[in-house]
Amino acid sequence: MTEPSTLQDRLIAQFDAMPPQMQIAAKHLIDHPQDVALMSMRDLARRAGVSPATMTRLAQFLGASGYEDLRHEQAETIRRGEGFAARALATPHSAPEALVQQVLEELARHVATLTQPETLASIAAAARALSKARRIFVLGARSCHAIAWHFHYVMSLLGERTRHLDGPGGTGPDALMRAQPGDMLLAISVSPYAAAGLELAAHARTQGLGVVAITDSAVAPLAGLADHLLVCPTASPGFFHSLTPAMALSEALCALLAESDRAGALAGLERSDAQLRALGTYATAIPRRPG
Amino acid sequence: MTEPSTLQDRLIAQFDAMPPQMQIAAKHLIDHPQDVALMSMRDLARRAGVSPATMTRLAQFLGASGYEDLRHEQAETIRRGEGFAARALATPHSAPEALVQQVLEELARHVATLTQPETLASIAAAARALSKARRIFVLGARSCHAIAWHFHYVMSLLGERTRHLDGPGGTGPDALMRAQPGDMLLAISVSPYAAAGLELAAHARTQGLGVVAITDSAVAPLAGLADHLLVCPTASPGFFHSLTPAMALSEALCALLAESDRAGALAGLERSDAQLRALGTYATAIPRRPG
DNA sequence: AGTAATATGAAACAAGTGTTGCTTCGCGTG
DNA sequence: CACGCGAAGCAACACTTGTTTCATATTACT
Repeated sequence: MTEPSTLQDRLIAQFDAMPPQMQIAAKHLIDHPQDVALMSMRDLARRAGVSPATMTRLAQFLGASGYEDLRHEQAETIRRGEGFAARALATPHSAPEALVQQVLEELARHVATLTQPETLASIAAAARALSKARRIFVLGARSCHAIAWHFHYVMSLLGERTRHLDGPGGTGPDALMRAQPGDMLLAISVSPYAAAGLELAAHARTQGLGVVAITDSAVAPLAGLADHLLVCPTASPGFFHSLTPAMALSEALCALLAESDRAGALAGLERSDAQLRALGTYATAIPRRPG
Repeated sequence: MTEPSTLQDRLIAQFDAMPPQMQIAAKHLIDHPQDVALMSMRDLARRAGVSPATMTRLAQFLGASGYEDLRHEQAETIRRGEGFAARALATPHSAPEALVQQVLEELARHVATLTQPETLASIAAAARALSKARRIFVLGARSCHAIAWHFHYVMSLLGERTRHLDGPGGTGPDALMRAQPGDMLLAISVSPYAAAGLELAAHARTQGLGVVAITDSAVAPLAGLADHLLVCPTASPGFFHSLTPAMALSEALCALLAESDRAGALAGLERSDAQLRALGTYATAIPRRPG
C-alpha cells in the first residue's frame, strides 16, 4: 500500500541500511534524480565515482528487478512534468511563504540580470586584470565581509596570490604595506558604505594598485576610484539589502580566474586537498544517522 | 551563432523539405519531444512506425552528426526545466564570457529552484522555529563560514539573539557552553563536509538544541540530525561548488525572521543605526574622485 | 585473534544501441 | 522502354549497455 512514494523518498528511507559504496551511489541519485533517465547507468556511475555493479545492486536493493526499472520509473516521472516544472501554479500561500517566494524570485531575477552582455564583458575584463596581478588584496567591510572572505577562501585553495585585508585586532590593513606595483585590490562595498573600507581602498589607489570594485551603483563611492566596476543589484522585498547577487559575481570571478590558469588551479587544488585530507578536515564517509 | 532555436522549431522549419518517411518521424519528435531523451531510438522509431535508419537520417538532415546529438540536446533541455527557457539569445561570446554566462545562468536557475512550494514551506517552518528560539547559535565551517557570518551579522543588527560559533584561537565553540533548552542551532554545511562543523552540530544536538540545517543534499551528514532541513543546490559549471543558493536561503530566513517581529526588528535596527552613525562608520556623502 | 559474513571492483557476458553500406522499390524523364 | 535517382528497408557492423560471476578486500563478531 505504500507505493506512491517517489524514488528519492525510497532512497532516503533505506539510506541508512546501505553499505558505504551504495550510499555514495544513492546520494548521487538523490541529488540528481533526473539523470537516472537522462544518461546511461555507466556514465552516472562514473560521475558518482562508483562501480557500475554498485548501481545494479542499488536498484535491486530497492526491490526493483534491475536498474532499468528505475530508469522507466524516472522517465515516467519526467513525462508527467513532476521533474521541476511545477511553477506558477496559483499559490495559496500563507503570508510568510508568500514573502519568501517574493524574496527568492527577486534574487533569481537579479542574478539573471547579471547575464546582460555588457555585464558579462565587465566581469571578463575584471577577471583578466586580476589574473595578471602579482597579488590580489581583498577588502570588504561589515556586510561585505562575507563576500570578501569567500573570495579569498576560494582563491586560497588555488594558491598564494590573495591577501585578505582583515583580521583580529584591527591589523587587517597592515598587509597593504607590502603592496607592490602590479598588485591589485578587489574591493566590495554596498550601501550603507562602510567608511573604513572606502578609506583603505582610496589609500591603496594612491599606492598605485589597480582596483576592481563590486558595488551596488555606478555612482557608489567606490565607483570613482575603480579601474573595473562591477555593479550588482541589492534591492529586496525583505528588510535588508541582498548580497546574493554580489556573491554570484564573486563566484563568477573565481570561476574565470581558475579557468584562466587551469593547470595551475588544478595543481593548487591538489596540494590543498592533500593537506586537508591528511589533517582529517573533511568527513570522508557518509555517516550513519544517529538512531 | 550556434543554435538559436529549439529542436522542435528546427523540425518544423525544415519539415516541408523532408521526404515522406522522414516527415512521419519528424512529426513524432515534434509531438513527443521528451521521448527523444527518455527512450532508445529504436523504440521511438518503432512507435513512430519508421525504420531506425530514418531516425539517423533525420538527425543528420538537421545538421547534427547523429541521433545522439539530438538526445543530448533534449536531455539538457529537460534538465533545465523546459517549461520556460530564457535561452540562447544569439551570444557570440568570447570563451570567458561564455563561461561567466553559464555560471550565472545556472546560479539564477538554482535560486529559482528554491521557490518550489515544498521548499518554501520548509523555509517558512524553519523560520518559525528560529523565531521562537531564545538564542540562535550559528555554525558554518570553512566555505560555509561566509554564509554563517552573514546570517549572524544581519541578525546582530536586529538584536542580541544570535551567537556565532567561531572566533580567533579556536574558542568559537565555547559559546555553546551557555546553551539552554529552547535555544536553536543554525548549521550550514556543504560538500566537502568539514568534520569540525559536523561534530559540533552533533554535540549541540545532544545538548537538546533544535537544529536547522542548510546543506546540499537530503542525505548529507547534517541531514540526519536536523529538525528542519533546507537543501540548496551547489552544482556549477565552474571549478567550485557554489554558495550563492545557500546565501539566498540565508537571506530568505533573515527576511522572515525580521518580518515575524517587525516592531522589534525596527527598534533594533534603529538602535544599531544610531550607534553606527555616531561612530562615523558609514560614509555619508559620495566622495569625489581623488586627483 | 580467527572466522564467518559481507562488500567491492575487474572482467566476462549477452542483449541492445546507433550507424552504415547495400539493395530494392517507385516513379518521372528522355 | 530502359534509365537514372532519390527514398526506404534490411542486415551486418562496431560499440555500448546493464547484468552477472568470481576472486579479493573489508568488516563484524565471537
